[in-house]
Amino acid sequence: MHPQIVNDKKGMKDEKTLVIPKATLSRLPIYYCYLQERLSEGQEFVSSSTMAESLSLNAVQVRKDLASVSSVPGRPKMGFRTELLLNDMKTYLGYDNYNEAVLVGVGGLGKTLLQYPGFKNYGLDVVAGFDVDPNVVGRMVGGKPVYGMDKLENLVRRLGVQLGIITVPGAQAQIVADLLVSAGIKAIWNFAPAHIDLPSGVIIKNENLAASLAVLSSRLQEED
Amino acid sequence: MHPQIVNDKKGMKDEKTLVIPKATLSRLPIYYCYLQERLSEGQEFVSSSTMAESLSLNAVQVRKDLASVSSVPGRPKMGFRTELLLNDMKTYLGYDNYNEAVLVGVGGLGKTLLQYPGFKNYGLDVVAGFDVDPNVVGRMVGGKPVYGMDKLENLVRRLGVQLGIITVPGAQAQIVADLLVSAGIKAIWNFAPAHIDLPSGVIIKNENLAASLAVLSSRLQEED
DNA sequence: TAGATTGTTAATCGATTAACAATC
DNA sequence: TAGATTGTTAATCGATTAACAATC
Repeated sequence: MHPQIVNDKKGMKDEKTLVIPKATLSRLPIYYCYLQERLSEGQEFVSSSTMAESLSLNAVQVRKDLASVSSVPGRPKMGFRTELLLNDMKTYLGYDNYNEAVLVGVGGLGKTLLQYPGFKNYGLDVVAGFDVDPNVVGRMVGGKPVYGMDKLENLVRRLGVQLGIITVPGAQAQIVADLLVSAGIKAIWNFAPAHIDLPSGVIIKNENLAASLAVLSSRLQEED
Repeated sequence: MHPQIVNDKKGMKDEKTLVIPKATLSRLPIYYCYLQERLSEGQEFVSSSTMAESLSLNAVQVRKDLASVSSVPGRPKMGFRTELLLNDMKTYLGYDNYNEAVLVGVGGLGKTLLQYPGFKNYGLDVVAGFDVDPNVVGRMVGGKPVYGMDKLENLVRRLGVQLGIITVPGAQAQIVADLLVSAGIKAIWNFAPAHIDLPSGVIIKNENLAASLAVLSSRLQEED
């Protein structure tokens, strides 16, 4: 056995893109939003310390987060160029290359998400909704067409859509997920209150209001 | 200085309630949902191992989580009594003592949340909505009255409502939060894409779709 | 009894925070 | 230069996972 040449510098790069911790990644949108506001106020530079202060975050945490995404080091005494930083974040957040998605379940929440104009700022383009209810099938919601379930496989495959959003009742979530996967979907954003089993290779992100609420109300009880 | 009598057993109790890790707490609703299904199928006992398997979770993690909420230890070879476990979780999740809430911002998402019937299963009772739009003020949404903002302070104070749900555009979030706090709200569930500054003592939970999406789509990019 | 399942103790991992040296 | 702000290294903390003994 040859001694292997090991490449284990920390923050190790994989070609070009260094790996960003999940926790950092989930804070980036918060920074992004903050920076946009500063930019629109005409602030050319932003320091990690004032940003931490305004967002009620730990200063070291913010500095580390910024260091891991910024292509240009921050300047002592100045901070970071607002615009440049925004651009760097855009890349890591994937806000510049569009992801197409389909949404299944055009009920209350589904309708809201279809109508939500903000997704395009996040690089997400929901191209169509699907449902079984004849009252919504064939209509437009938020400018997006709503089709019957029979159209799903074909459309997803033809457009090569990668992301599926599930907003159906819990009982139907698994069936819908299977359908999406067999149509070639690579990732699922699940708003249904149900566990979904998926073949390895398909990514899932569960959105769980009940869980958030649980943490919140438990903290509320502790106060007494 | 006297040597102090130290009470630092792990999982240390604070009177009666042992402290449950946040991570555990956020998984409880998932277990709860799973257990409800098992109970409705008539399964008297549930083992942590089969549960872990079905939910694609680590078995030790589930065992630990259950151990920290169950009032009765699980029986080797049998598992836990489904019904008993559900009851124990109910307590920790606060699903049995109702929390009243008001919701501010009866737009798309606000309407959806007002109409959502599931909250009552989570011990949450949204008693009213508030908005500035004369088209919704005075109407009922999901069986809940919608009032103008001028009614907010009085109603919150009179009913002693503890929780405020914010579903207004980002730009108004801080103003609304201040209003809620000055009316006596103790906790805020924020769906607006904005950072909110609060006096210490008031709890906040930010619901951040953009953050979830960021994590998801970054994992999706990695695949290539 | 043997085996499944439990609870617990120890090892690992990732994220946060503290301390500090570098620099514009 | 002095001071604010940076980046980095080390310490701490919490959560996950692995190993194992206890028990129905």
